[in-house]
Amino acid sequence: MARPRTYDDALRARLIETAAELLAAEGPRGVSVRRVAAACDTSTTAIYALLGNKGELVRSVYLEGFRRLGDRLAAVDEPDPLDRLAAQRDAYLANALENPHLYAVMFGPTPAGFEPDDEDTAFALSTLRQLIDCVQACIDADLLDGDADDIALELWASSHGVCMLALAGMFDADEAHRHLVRLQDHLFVGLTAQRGALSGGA
Amino acid sequence: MARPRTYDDALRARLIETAAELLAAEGPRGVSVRRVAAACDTSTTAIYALLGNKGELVRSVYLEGFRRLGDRLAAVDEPDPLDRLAAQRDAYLANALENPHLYAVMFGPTPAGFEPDDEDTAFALSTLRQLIDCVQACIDADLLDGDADDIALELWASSHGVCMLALAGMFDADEAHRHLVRLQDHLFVGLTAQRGALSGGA
DNA sequence: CGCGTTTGATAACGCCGTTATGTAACACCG
DNA sequence: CGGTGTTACATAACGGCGTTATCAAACGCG
Repeated sequence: MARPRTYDDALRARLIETAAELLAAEGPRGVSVRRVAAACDTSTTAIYALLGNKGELVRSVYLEGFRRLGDRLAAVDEPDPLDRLAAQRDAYLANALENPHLYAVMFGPTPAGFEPDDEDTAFALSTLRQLIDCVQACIDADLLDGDADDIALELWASSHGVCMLALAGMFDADEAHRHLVRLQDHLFVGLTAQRGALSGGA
Repeated sequence: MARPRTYDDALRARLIETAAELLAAEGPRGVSVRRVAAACDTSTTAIYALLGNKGELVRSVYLEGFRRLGDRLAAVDEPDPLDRLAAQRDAYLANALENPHLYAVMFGPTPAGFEPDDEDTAFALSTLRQLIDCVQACIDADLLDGDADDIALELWASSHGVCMLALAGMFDADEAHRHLVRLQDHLFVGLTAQRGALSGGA
């Protein structure tokens, strides 16, 4: 029809990547439509043509954050289910501490003008499928009892709680890891208490 | 000296209160220096004279949020330490769910251009003194063993994790409460496992 | 009553997100 | 091969933001 387009999927990917980098480097304040466009040697129009508005740009970064978390969890390759669980726990914490601003977009309530919808939330939850699968493997190996979804959620919530407190400046990486390990150890004991000898239930 | 001042502590309190209300009602986007000033029938200058800048305004809201949480925890009045611990846990969750935007300012990494400094963090941690005291009471009553600070942190992190996931839209209030109770029950079992009969340590 | 000082409202500056407007680049047709 | 229509994109404008310089109004005091 007319002149060849440069607003293509490659530019779209670069825009999201640049936004994620700016977010990681300077925080929410560093991400502006103008800056992202300029860093990609294009104009603000590109963002509106390819993404719609700034909220959609941030949403793309949000989804990218979960994709990275998923990749990181998938990179864990421990044959033993319990070892895998511990490695996933460490990978989760490391990912949060190394990408604090991305983590903020993923879980912090709306750093910019963006609210995840049900579809976004569903995708986010799907990232945790690997954790659920690992828990299920433990159950199958008779190392845990109960509902895999519920147990995975308990593990996730405790990891998430420690990550958020660490990111909020409550303690540093080493302390965070120590606290997280202790917390999940206790939780694990609680989850397996009823299987050993009789213990005072409560 | 000159004309009587209207930029007094009363106006200062109203500005903070108004900012907190706007934040709770409309989220971070609803809080602007202009709007807060207009809602208090004054000009933007008042905020700069009384608070310094917008960041300080948000910081005041942050501190106000911890004050409210502290009041809510202090309102718990159960004589039995274990009952008190459960009531504090419920109060914590209720406070988070009823003040989502305040909770976001308190724990979400920087919703506006504001980063809590060490003093802010210290004040925030001091709010948890009541939780630590309650844990210590349990220890004194021989209901728990271990370090009160560490145990309180585990309880807090797990509460916080569930609250954040609930606020991120992962589940509703009832589900959140169910998950939190189950998580802390398991954690509690883990924390007391070594006291009963011999159980397979982990 | 007028002067000096202090107070606080107005208005300006540079940024933001967003969009209307204008211009440049190509495909097609004569 | 040049004109023309259509599409693609950059520029520039609009309103709102945080922040601050500027200026008018309000009072105590001589």
